[in-house]
Amino acid sequence: MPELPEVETIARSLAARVAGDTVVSVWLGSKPQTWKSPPAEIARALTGARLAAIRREGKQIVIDLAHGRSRKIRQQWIVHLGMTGQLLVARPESEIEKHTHLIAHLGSGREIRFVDPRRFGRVSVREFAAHERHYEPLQVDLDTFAALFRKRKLPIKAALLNQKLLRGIGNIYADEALFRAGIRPRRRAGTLTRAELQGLYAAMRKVLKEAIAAGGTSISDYVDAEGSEGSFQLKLRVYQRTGEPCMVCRSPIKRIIVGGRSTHYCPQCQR
DNA sequence: ATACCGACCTGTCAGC
DNA sequence: TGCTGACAGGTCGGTA
Repeated sequence: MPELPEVETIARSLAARVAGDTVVSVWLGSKPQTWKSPPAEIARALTGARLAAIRREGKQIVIDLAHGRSRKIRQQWIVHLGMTGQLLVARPESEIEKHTHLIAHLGSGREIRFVDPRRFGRVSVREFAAHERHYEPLQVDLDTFAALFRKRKLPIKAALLNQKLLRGIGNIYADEALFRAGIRPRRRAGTLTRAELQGLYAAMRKVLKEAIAAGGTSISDYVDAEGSEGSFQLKLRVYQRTGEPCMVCRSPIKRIIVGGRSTHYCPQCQR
C-alpha cells in the first residue's frame, strides 16, 4: 500500500491527533513476524512513553519516545506498513478489526492501532538516531540524483524502487514519474541522458508533491490515521490503466513486468 | 558489487 | 456454489 505520499499523510494525521500524548499500556498480538525487535523490548519502550514527535522517513513512520522527567529522547518507535498496514487512531469502544497486531492505550483515552492483513509490515524500536543514511526524493539535489544511476545496468524503474538509492518511491509513483518524464521503464538506468535525468527528477518531485496534497492514493486498503481515504487515484495517468487510452495520445496503456513488479506505460509517449 | 527471483502473507476477483 | 489462478501500495535473502 503505502509509498512516500501515503506514509507522509499518515505521519501528519497521527501527529495532529496524538503528538504529546502518553502511552499508558500496550497490547501486542501473537504473530511473531510482525516484530523486528523483541516484543518485550517494544512493550518496555512504549509503556509510559510520551509521543514527542511523529514523522516519516522513507516509507516508515518514526515516533520519538520521551521517558521520565528529563524528557530526553532516547528511543524511537518505528513502523513500516508493508503492503496493507494501517496505523489508526481509534476510540476504545470501536470494534477491533481482524488482523489488529498492536494497540497502544493513550493517556487521552484514545488508542493507536496497527492493523495489517498481509503481515508484510514491521514494528520495532531503536536507539535514537538523528541521521539517516539514504536520500529522500524531495530533498536530494539534481546532481546527487543523477549520480545514483551512473553506470547502472538495471532498468530505471527497478532503480527507482531500490530503497538503498532513494527512500520512498514505490510501484505507483515509479510508473507515474516515468510516464510524466516520457521514459520507458526498461531503459537501463546508466543510459539516461542528462536531459532525461533532469526531466525525471522534476517529474518525480511534482508527482510526489501532488500526491501528498491529495492525501495519497487509495486503491483498496490505504487510509490515514483518521480512516480517511486519499484522492490521488483519480489523478493516475498510467498505473493500473492497462488497455485504457493514454491521456495524451490515446494509445492503449501497456502492462509488463519490470523488477518483478507490474509496470504500466504508454508505448507512444515513453521512449 | 550488481542484478534477478522466489518467498513471505491474506484477500479479492474473474473464469470455469 | 465452489474451486483455481492471478494479482495487490514491499522487502529480504539466496544465487549467479
